[in-house]
Amino acid sequence: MPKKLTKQEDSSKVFIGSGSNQLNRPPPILKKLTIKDIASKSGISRSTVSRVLSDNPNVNAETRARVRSVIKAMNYIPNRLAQGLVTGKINVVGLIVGDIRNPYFSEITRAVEEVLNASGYLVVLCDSAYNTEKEVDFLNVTRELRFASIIMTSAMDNEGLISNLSKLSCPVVLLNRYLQGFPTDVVSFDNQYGAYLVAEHVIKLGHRHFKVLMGPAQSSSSIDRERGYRKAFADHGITCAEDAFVYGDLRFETGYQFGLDLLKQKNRPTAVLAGNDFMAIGIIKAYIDNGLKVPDDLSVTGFDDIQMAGMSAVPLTTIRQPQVEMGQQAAQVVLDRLHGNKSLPRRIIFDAELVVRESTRRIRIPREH
Amino acid sequence: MPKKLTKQEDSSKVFIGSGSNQLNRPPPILKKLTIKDIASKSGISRSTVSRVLSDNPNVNAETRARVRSVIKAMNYIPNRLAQGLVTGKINVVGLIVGDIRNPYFSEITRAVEEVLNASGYLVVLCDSAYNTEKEVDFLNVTRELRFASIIMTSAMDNEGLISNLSKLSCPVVLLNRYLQGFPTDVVSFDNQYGAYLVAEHVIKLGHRHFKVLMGPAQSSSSIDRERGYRKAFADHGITCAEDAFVYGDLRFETGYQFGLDLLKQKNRPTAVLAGNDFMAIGIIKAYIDNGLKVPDDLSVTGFDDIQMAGMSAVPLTTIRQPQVEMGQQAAQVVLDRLHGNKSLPRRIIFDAELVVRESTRRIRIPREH
DNA sequence: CTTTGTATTGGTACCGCTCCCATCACGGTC
DNA sequence: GACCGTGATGGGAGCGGTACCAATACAAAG
Repeated sequence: MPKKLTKQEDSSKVFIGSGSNQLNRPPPILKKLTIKDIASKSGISRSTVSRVLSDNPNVNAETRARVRSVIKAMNYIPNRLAQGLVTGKINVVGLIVGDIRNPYFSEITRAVEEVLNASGYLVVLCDSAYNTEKEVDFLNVTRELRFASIIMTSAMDNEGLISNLSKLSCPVVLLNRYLQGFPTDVVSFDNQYGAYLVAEHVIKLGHRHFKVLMGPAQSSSSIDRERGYRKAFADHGITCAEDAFVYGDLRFETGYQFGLDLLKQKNRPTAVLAGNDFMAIGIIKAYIDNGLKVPDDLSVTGFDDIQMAGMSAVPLTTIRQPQVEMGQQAAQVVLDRLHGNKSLPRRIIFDAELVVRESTRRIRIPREH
Repeated sequence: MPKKLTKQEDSSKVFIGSGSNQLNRPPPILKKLTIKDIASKSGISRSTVSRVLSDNPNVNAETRARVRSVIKAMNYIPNRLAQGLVTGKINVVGLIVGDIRNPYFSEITRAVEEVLNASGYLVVLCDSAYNTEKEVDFLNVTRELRFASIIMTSAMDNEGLISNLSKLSCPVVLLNRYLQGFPTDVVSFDNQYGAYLVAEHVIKLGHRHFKVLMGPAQSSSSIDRERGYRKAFADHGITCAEDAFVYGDLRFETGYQFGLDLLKQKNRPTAVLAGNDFMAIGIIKAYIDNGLKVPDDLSVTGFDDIQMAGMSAVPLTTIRQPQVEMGQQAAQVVLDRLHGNKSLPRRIIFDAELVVRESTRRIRIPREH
């Protein structure tokens, strides 16, 4: 029985052979090195060591070299908590995203981290699960730990949130979101125009019977998108049923469930505009699993253009949102503020772009005319 | 022109109307509240306030209530940097992943965060980009900031890494990875058996001409998987060319490029075993983009069973790895250590499971016999 | 009534670092 | 030779908490 033989057999050996059944590895001998130790070993005062640490120019080149070598030799690591305590700031930036499992956010996260790390900042991620309460909790942590700045994406507009944000004494950058009554830097995306574009595309393909599966109703981007959809409908003389707009939570499963629900209806829409690619893929999956075809039986559009959009079962027609650039830009704005720029709040808006793939098609049996 | 009209028009209005062209919002008035302020406002000593803060039971219930209300009323937030300085620890856990854009990792990240947050710990993510140097940098930050613990996934085995890990004085948990010569808690997965399973599956479908697109050669999971593949080949009397094993970096693009390269060859393999689902999807995409079919022209297998695996153009045959459970488990081990458990290093291994979907099929023209 | 224990609170060293304010040697200036 | 600017360094006071040790009060015990 190869299976039995293989299972866990060799890998265990490898591991055990590597010393795992020793006692717990001993705590590192070099107990607690402080700046004082470095000072005495270098025969110099703490002040000067501190200057070396912070690259203060008022240090003799020779002294600096000597201190540096001692630091290296003793493997000294300065305590950033102590540093932060006295300076009142710490080189850490918080990043709040709605759901890290959504590629839209993980792409942004990667971009933000790259830019900020390169400038010596650490990024602390908060996955809010689209939950304002978790966001507020995180803002408190942010205060406790004296973070240098915060980048917020997603999630809802909310009174409590704003009052909590106001208590912050660090720069805040909003990413693809704005908050009524809280003026601050915003890096955003033309959600309204994007929604307009995608709706217009589907309208031009002859569709008249829509459903719109939105994101959370309170979020600023949802509001803008809804405005764009409605404007497109209005501009083309289409009146859509009031129950056409449905609000979801942007997760794949939600789209899937929505697709299943559609299948139970008698009078199905011919097109669904989804609030993000994740939900769009879920809808498509529900149709396919039940033997129907996209776009033949249903045209579906997404929003964001995540990488997966082009690779899924039916490549998605969607609105491209430049995730990497937006993340980089947000990080750049943070750095700018941290470097002391005190100008008025800025607003940087990225353009929407329609990407037509294979999840939409001209309607077969026009319902009207 | 509806387009021109729509673009940026309304959304700007909304924003500007919300007060964005005010001056920068003023810094919060409540300057710097310290424990001292709370003490004097409550007519009590700092010591007692500190006790209230840390839920020390030796405080009169009445006093506690009074202090609490003052804290709330003044909106006081304790300074965790100061706290951390004196206690030498801070409630923060580091998490190193190879690439946050890979759903495999983002799923784990979410799980780890949920468990750890629930116990009051903050998680700091490090996206190493599969780069040992970045990992080492992060370990240093970890020391500077006195993190309570570290969870490491992915990346390479490496001398420098181990020596850096040894300098850490906090618990370290390895997730789906082990390090020769560094005994510590490991939450892992039976990579070898998984590889064996998937190879056997393809062999049983009649394939004899393989390519294996592995992950990074030095990583422990790659090593185990290679062992599993080779054992399956050996058990079935198959000798495969030495150049059958190729090492990649687990990214989608790498799979795509690999697929393109295959297409240029005259003597193509009939099956490719990919080191993760991401690369497998890339390979499939390359074939489809060039008018070929999967699994008709090539059987492809993945590894991990990320959510996307079932939704991509060709649903993937792959090895299921319980990402959420593994993340939760790792977090649990961390908590356990942090709560003072000093037992010998533990090893928790999750079982591999083959998931057969549509990216593999019986070979059409058996090459041998 | 003194002793002893217990519950509660206060006082005071630090934790490890930065910042401000000397101090000091040195060469140039008048 | 006294004065002074400058570069380099040292010393000490915190930053905002915690932790240890006393101190206090009051009740129970002897």
